[in-house]
Amino acid sequence: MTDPDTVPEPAPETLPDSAETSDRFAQARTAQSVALLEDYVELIGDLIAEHGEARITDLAQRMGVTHPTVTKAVARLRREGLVISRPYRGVFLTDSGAAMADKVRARHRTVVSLLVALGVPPETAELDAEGMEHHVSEVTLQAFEAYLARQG
Amino acid sequence: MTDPDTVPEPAPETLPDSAETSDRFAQARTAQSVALLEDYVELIGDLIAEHGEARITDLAQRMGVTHPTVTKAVARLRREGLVISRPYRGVFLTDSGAAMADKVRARHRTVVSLLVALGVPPETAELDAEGMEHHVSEVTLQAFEAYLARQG
DNA sequence: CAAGTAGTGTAGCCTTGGCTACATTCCGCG
DNA sequence: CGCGGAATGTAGCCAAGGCTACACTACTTG
Repeated sequence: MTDPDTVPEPAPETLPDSAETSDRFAQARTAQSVALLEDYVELIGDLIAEHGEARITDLAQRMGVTHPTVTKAVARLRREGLVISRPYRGVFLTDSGAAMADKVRARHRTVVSLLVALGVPPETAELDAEGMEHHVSEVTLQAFEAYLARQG
Repeated sequence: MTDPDTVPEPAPETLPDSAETSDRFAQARTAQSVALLEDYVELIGDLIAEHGEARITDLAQRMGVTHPTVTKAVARLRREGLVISRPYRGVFLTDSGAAMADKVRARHRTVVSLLVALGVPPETAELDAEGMEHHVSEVTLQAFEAYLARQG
């Protein structure tokens, strides 16, 4: 997961169109695998800001999953170096986790703002942004920001 | 997954924000589970248009996965009533599969067009749209189309 | 018609992200 | 201090979506 260059590319002599296509799908797949981590990190940041700590139960409730699911996810976040946690204690962000949280939060706001600026109702914008945001590349994000700036 | 009302909601007196949040994540999760089906259905439609049939190998190549992965996916598509297939024969869309393919293709075009209209380079637009499109609701899609129409 | 190769199918394994059920720890309160 | 309930951890299950390895079918072609 942290090593996307192990993706097998068995047929380099395939049609350029097909190669592009599989790349596109592969990229979408990778983005999806990062999405959950991003959501957790952002949420942990929110909870720490609100309560000084992020508890498993609160994370579970906000994510709409059960607590063992959160425990598993936190284990993965630890492996990725995004959070630190001790048994029966809360979960906290590392520096890189905090950085990711900031980035994700900013991107989320931008996507929502863009949708609203295009006439999407705020609640729908919030809903759709939750899924879309993880697939918005840096380049596209900047285009969004440029549009919003242009718009006023 | 098909039965979201079994989700434990132990604390109905929690902040309204929290309830909304879990709904958002739940919706994003559902959308993600449909995404692959949509991609396959669209691709099958493309291949049938091009070659008169969709072969497992071609699907595998275009999706950037191996053929057993496609076989599994096709089994799921069959279960969902989106395709019909016989062993060692190609894969074909049912009526509902074809309808989904049309819808997905149109949505894909709209999302790409919108990104391009906002100044995203075409290749990036294609890449990002692949992931984003599955999370674009009907309402948001219409907002996109309205913007594009307004734009000319 | 008989090979041989390309295409499919099947088996079995892995990881992720869900879940339930049960065990354990922590903490506040009597 | 001890006890009970809430929070957390752990075990084990499932489905989905990857993979490799191996078996079988079908088609082309000599």
